Amino acid sequence: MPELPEVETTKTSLLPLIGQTVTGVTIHQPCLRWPVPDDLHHLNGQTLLNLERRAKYILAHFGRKNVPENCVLLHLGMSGSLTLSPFDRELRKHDHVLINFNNIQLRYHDPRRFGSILWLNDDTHSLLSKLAPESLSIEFNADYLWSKIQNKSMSIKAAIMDNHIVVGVGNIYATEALFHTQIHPLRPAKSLTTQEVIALTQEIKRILTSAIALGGSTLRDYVNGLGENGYFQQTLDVYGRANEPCHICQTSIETIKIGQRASAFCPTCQKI
DNA sequence: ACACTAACCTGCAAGC
DNA sequence: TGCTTGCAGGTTAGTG
Repeated sequence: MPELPEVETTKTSLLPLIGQTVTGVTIHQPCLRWPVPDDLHHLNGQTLLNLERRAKYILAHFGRKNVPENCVLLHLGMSGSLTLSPFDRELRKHDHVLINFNNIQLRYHDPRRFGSILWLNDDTHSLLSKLAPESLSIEFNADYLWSKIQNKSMSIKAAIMDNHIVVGVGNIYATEALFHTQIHPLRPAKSLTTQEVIALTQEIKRILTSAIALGGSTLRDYVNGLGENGYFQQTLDVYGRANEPCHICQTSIETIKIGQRASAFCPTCQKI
């Protein structure tokens, strides 16, 4: 599933829906992370006006006659996907929510049901208001990151995955960015030098941009809105490569748990 | 405020 | 073959 590049790729593949009007909504399984609101049926007759991404959320704005009325907040959780499908294509297990447009059906598919579909009456949902700056924004820079971590004893890996510090850096890309900057994932965040903070900030932006350009990473079941795979996983240097040789020095890649999450690193290249 | 844990679920692969 | 175990891309809520 989806980290930021996968969500961005999904959003982009759904852009052709903008301007189309909803002709029906079906909720097969409302039990996602939070219950899918019945309000979703109110989309019937409304037109998709715009699609945005914020962190790993997709915001879909709907309205009538170009007057915004409602916003639907979609999150893909760990195993979710949104795909465009012909009406007559056979439903798969875990196709939980269907939104019909004139000639095509948008299907929300999520085996683990960690994702969510929420109904917003305005843009000030608490889930959005608490989010830190976007990792690809100008606001997220070395000065900013330094100010947020200079007193943090938590590991640098946990810090860059903390949505109060920066959003959009998931486990795969955090793992890769730390390898490329030769920073051990267990280093206390406040122990990083100025140069390391600069390098890490730049690397996070570079790797996310690169992953978006390649259509994201396909691990297990990720596909974009057109059912296509991503290709970034072919460029991963440490994530998922436990016990394989480091691409730089041939040392065996190790894995530890940081905050319940697997963290791969090279014990030679990334000094504690 | 901070740091850590458990929890939400299913599917898959590895090990016995 | 079949059962059990552990692990998976995220994020919130609750604990001390």
